[in-house]
Amino acid sequence: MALRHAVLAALLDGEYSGYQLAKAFDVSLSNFWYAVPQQLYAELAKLEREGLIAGRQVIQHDRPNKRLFTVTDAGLAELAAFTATPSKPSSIREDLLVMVQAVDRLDPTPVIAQLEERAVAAAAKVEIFDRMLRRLRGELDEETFLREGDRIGPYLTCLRGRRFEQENREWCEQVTALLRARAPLPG
Amino acid sequence: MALRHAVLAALLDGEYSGYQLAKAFDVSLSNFWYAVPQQLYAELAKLEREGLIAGRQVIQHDRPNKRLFTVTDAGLAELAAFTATPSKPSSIREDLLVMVQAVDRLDPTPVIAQLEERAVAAAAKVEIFDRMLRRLRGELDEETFLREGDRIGPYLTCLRGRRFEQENREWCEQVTALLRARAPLPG
DNA sequence: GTCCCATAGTCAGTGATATGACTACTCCTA
DNA sequence: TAGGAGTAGTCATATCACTGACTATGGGAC
Repeated sequence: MALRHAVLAALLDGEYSGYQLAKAFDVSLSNFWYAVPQQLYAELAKLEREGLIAGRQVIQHDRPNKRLFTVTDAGLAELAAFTATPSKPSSIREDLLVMVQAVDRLDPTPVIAQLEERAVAAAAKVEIFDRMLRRLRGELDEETFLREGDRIGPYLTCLRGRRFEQENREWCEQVTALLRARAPLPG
Repeated sequence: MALRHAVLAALLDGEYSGYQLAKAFDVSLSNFWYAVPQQLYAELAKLEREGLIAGRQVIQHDRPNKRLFTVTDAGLAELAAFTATPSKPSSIREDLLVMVQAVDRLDPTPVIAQLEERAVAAAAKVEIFDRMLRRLRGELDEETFLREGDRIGPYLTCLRGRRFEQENREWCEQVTALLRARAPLPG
């Protein structure tokens, strides 16, 4: 009961095909959930069988036909029930953290390399989030948008994603500097 | 190939039984990995079969006997190989974020309640991390410890966990205040 | 003309992760 | 003297998440 609600939440933004949804999970939702297309198609099929979403065929001539899905009333009810069930906090679950945990007993060189790569990747994600935030709030400034906008959910999760990546970056940079200072690399 | 390295990293701190490891995964490592005891026992058995850890029986009279495990040289090599394989970034994967993503189309009341609970839980975890950090660095101040301490890995991952929970708390509080202001609760 | 990319989706299989129900012994408290 | 909590560990099963290989078509680059 996990991916299912993420899919329902994503479909609140409008009609999506499985393919489009996969893209959405690659960008906008990727900050708190990721899934490969195969998972999404499977989940969409299941949700449709249970009547939580409804699909309609769209005939296309220049490219393959597709099926667009929307959330039904039953789907909305399912989401409402979901918000009522207590959610347990999850942990970060990062391989990179496991590596840092063990770094004292290993050669730090490859760990440092990974931390540097990750810092760059995190900085890039921060920029992506910034662009997405600007797009979501349109011409309004953040404060006004959050007070008066009519679809702030994605904006708020985006803000969380941005904070997370920013912290990630700072931490990676701090740890890199530290490990460098402790074990000066030859050369 | 995921839990396995977390277990190896945890065993670097010294000998542990499955039971003790389960406790460690409940507190110190829980900031970046969580596993229930059954998973740990299964993983330990597998690691022992592969020669990455070695177990020894400890006879106890006042309580059940136990098996303590240590990382072997092969285990260290496995960890070293692990640090050399590129780690892909993971996402947050929080049910609570899914709820916030969907909040525009639902009754915000239960979501607000969950955000408040989570803010409190996050604050509590920050304090736990602070205590753990103090314990890890002993009498040294942070800067000195990080420069000269001989086991900084756990300290660094702990710092990351602390930052994460602090961000979590601030975000939850911000979103709570916002949703409250937008939809004044009756009563 | 061929190759690659984007769109759109399916199938089979595996390993990772989680759930629930157990055993067994000791110490401490009510 | 029963019950609960803590220590120590096992078994079976379900579900999740992910990997890799596939089909099919149209459009553009070389």
